[in-house]
Amino acid sequence: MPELPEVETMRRGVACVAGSLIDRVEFPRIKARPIGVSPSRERFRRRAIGKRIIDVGRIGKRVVLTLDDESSIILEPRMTGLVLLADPPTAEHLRLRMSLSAGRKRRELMFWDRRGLGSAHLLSPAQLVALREEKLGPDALAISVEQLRERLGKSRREIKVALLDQAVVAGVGNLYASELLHVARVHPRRRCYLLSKTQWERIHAAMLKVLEEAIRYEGSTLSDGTYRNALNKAGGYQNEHRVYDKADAACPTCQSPITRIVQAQRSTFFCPNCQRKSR
DNA sequence: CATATGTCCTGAGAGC
DNA sequence: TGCTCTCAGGACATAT
Repeated sequence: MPELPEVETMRRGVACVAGSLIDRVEFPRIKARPIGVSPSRERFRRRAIGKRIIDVGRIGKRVVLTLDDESSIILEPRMTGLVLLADPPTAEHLRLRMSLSAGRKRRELMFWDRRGLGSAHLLSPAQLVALREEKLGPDALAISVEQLRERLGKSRREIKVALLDQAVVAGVGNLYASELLHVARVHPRRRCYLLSKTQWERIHAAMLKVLEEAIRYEGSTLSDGTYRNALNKAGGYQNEHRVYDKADAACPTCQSPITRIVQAQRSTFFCPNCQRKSR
């Protein structure tokens, strides 16, 4: 579930490793399926060891460690991945461990993933550019309302589904798409090309508001408890959700019951009163 | 080309 | 109690 706010919280939690040297890289042997990694483990290790991390960034839902030879390590949590400095929740799902040093200070930066859908990639500068330009749209915190409209204004897709497309805008996932459309008062099934300029402005403003709010609360830890920040602390935004996973609960704005629908095999939650198609 | 659907994965929870 | 089944949704592959 980690979306932009959770990944940004992870990034902030490990930002302190900037300046550290990578002394060791291990892919612990576990029973579960091995982590998706590129290049091969041995090459990854060889190309990472001895390098210095000069920056800890984020693109969309991925954490980016920039190394001093301009290559970068991309950590992609997908559903259950965590980027940790603290002890991982279980030993059996620890997929990657990097031993770092900064002077005498030693630290372990770990990638833990219960379901194993996440991955780690060491990319050349050209590969990073390709990822940015070919697979991902502008970051959800940086995209302008004009860019958003340019990219989706003529699309026939439903707005909720379109917002999940990382090539359109990077960082929005299933949870925050429902949340932001509620704030924007836009029906999730509304086709993009039918949205008015005002509605695009509301969507854009709501996206920023909801994502920034969620970052302030350090993301959402759902009932399965999986998501934690780098120090193994749960987020707080789950208590602020307006509609997500709240079918039949009262809308915080108008008290009407919240509805659950399915779009592209994913749950969407919305208020049929506040988010009428006609407005 | 744009859009839709299927797939991977594990553990929680439902239902019998 | 203990089994089987369904579901959760990141991103990508394949289909339409």
